[in-house]
Amino acid sequence: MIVMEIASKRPSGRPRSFDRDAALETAMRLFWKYGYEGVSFQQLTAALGIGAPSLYAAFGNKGALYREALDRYANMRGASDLSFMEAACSLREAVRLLLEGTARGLVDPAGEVGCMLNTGMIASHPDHEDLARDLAQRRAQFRALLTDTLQRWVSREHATRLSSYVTAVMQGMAIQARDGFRQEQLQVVVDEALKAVPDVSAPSN
Amino acid sequence: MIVMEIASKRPSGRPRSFDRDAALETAMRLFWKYGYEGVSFQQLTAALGIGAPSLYAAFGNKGALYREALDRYANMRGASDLSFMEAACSLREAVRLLLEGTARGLVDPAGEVGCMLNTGMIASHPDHEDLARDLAQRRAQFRALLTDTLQRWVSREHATRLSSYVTAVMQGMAIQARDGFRQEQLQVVVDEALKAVPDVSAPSN
DNA sequence: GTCATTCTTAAACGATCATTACAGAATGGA
DNA sequence: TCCATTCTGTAATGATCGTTTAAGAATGAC
Repeated sequence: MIVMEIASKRPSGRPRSFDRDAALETAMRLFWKYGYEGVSFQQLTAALGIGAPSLYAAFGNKGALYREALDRYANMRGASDLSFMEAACSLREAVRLLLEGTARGLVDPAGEVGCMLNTGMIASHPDHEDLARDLAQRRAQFRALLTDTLQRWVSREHATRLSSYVTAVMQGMAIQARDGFRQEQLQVVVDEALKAVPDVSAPSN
Repeated sequence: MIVMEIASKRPSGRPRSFDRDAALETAMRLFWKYGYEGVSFQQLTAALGIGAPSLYAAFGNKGALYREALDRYANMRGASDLSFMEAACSLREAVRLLLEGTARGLVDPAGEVGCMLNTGMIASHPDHEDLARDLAQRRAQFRALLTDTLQRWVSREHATRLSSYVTAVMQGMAIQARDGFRQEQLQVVVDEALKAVPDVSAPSN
């Protein structure tokens, strides 16, 4: 019984010929680089070397594939885990960890330049309004998570103000990365931005 | 002779049936709201109530129309004139003028929400790479103008760092406006961001 | 009035969009 | 071995993309 659940039962049909996870990775990078409206389904199937029905069978449709690509991106970036910030000995150092990690990720040669979450679907066709709302919601969710995290150092009200500010800086850096900023230039932005963050120490607990 | 040049000679053919300037305004607002890839030529001609050949005759093609819309937008926003900042009695007040004006413009009900320049063509189809480069160049140009302006208060090096930072904040606010931030929430970002700007006074000249 | 010019409308262009029918191939279970 | 199931390749779907062709209508110049 237990073993069967782990094996997750092969459903007895022709096995798929491609690696679903690798396909999702490829799709993620294409959407990341060119945006949702900048990648066609034909480009995706061509890049993956498979037929359209195979991709539809595996992911549903273009929008669902994009959402899965977003999930994968957010997971890769650790967008829903800011626990690393708690290691910092002050508020400013915590924000520094966040912003410097952001700057590093935005130009990491292992991936595409920029941020799929922060600059995705800012202005798009009304037919894709649901996706645009999804993106906006994910950005709001990250901001809420940052607010919670910052409450280790400051009040809820102050944390709310700070998270709005810090996410704005992150989003601006994401655009600048797309505009060709190198990491040193992004680091300049980080250094200036940190001057606005009070250097309060962590509580003793 | 002088009068003739002012009258700019009607070229003796069937006069165009629509107001070119009003058409450009409409196109600007559509591109502003939905992005370049989010607006089709058919939507444009439908919104203007004219045929495709008329729009092509007046503007060339979709890309050229977008560029003219960009020019119009930049001109409306006063993107190439930061002389109003010189009225400020300190660096921080100058940046405050800029950022508060930005926040106001981003949610001005007289126009669409957000900023066509700061969030335009961040990730797009490779076929539109030339337009994307144009946008990136315009953003760089604005940053250079801001650098020049800030040199009234600080050194060239400091002004360069500050302009990178301030433009990042502006771009982040543009995204947040699209995400539904109201002006008070954008003002929070402005207030926090200004804490990073030293409050040096203007020189005596 | 005639002509050249420039716009108009209507219709079409080939290409590509996201998506799907359809028939065949590959699997597990009987 | 036969079947149900699930994926595959091929090819098509109708719609829409940006752009243009072609014929007619409205102007100024003569």
